[in-house]
Amino acid sequence: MGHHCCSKQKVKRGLWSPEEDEKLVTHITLHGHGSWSSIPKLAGLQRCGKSCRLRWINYLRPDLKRGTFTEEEERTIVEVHRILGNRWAQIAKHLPGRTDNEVKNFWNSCIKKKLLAQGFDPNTHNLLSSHQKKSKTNTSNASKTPNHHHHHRFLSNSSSLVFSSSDDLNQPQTSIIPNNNDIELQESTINFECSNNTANYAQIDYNNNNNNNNSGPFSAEFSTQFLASSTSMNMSDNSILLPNNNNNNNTEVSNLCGYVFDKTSIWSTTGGGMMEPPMQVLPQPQDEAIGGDQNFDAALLNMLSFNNYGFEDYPTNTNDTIIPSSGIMYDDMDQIAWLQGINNFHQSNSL
DNA sequence: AAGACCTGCAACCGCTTCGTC
DNA sequence: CGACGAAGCGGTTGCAGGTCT
Repeated sequence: MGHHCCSKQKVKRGLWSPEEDEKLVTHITLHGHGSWSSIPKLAGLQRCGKSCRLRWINYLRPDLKRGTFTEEEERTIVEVHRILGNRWAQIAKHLPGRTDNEVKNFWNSCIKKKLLAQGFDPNTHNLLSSHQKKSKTNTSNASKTPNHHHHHRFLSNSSSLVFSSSDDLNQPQTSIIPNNNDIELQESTINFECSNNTANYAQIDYNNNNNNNNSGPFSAEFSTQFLASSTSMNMSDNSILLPNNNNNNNTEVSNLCGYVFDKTSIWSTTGGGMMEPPMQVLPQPQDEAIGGDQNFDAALLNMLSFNNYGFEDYPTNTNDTIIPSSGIMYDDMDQIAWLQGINNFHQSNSL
């Protein structure tokens, strides 16, 4: 089969020699790439334009980072992949100096295996069922040792949440998954354990019995970063009370934050001290959210004025609410509104 | 030592999207 | 509009180098 883009010429294939690289770099440095299809002739290369383009973009471009991926880059890839799937070019845009090809290769050769080893389906990011685990891990040489040191929160197509705790918790795996109608919990208090000064999460689905329009089935996620030992979370009406078990003082719980979301809205809660009643922040029916991070040092937001959820367009006016939470929010156009960590947010916002 | 097997990654192929006329 | 070429994209291939047997 010939190359339809340059079938008339004899075209070299395979790896590029240093001489070819030099020709291409020299030509593009002096003249820019212009039309890729004309490059081979102008640069004196027996390659097709497509091959030149690929070589430049993936290897010769001066702004490429190369080298091994950092842990932070890896985290970013996983987080963004969870939302976008195999859209490598989109994912690579979140990693300055990395190419889609590089990200794709890294995913296929490394991250995928890690996720499988941790018991997650790399396609859906959901926990694998036991029989899925068997069949998936049997087909790879991935480590069989699960990684206990990461939190994972996943949102499935049906808006179900899966909570996978770290081994800091006495209950190593807790999944509270709302069904289509959400789960109505019989009790309004959920107890869970966490160790001192360790960020942990609870995701709680509950029915709010308040009759106003803003009530209804919620899924809630709350951090308890500074709570020690056993914590209970009491929910009544729209408010959430979080007792601090260190001193039995319900009013001084620092850095507690989170957001509440049902299938149509996202509600923020303020951090610090007593939880405020949830405040609606994102009334877009198509929107979904993933949130919460063990750092709890982040994020925004007043989403009501946030039309296009891309970073570039994020409004930085003084009405924006910064809440000490973190996570990812995205709309049905797959635009990521915010990434975990206030530092990430600011970096992204300045792009 | 050598062949088989594995792995990572550069490059390719074919399809889709974009831009121009 | 639609046609057409260019560019973009993602799945896949193939190869070099490493590891295993």
